[in-house]
Amino acid sequence: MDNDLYQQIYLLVKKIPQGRVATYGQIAAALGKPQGSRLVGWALSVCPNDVPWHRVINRKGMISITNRNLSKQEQANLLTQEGITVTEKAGNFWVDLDKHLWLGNL
DNA sequence: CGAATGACCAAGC
DNA sequence: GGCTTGGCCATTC
Repeated sequence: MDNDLYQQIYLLVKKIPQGRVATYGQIAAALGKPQGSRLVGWALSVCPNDVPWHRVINRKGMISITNRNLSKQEQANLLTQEGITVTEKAGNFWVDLDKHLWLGNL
């Protein structure tokens, strides 16, 4: 696959500084697809290993991953290592967007 | 091409 | 941030 769409998504995700997180909708908007948030999630589902996909979460700061190889626990662990506050609740992991949401792209 | 799918989002209850 | 409904977009069958 050599679509520019992937490249842009990956480049943008790689651009997220450590200790920060971004939302799917935010990235989608940055790509010129304010409504294409689902594509971002799809793109990350096939993202290469050099992409910090764990810094990308949904609008509520909740990790709604359903990946077979990785897991919410894995992502929460990575985020915690970067100094991000992750809270576990009812088997789901949440990130404090007010403190860690990346605004450098706006 | 049409229908189904998915790591979403906003609005309504 | 708890569940449902409708709408988005690209990819896949």
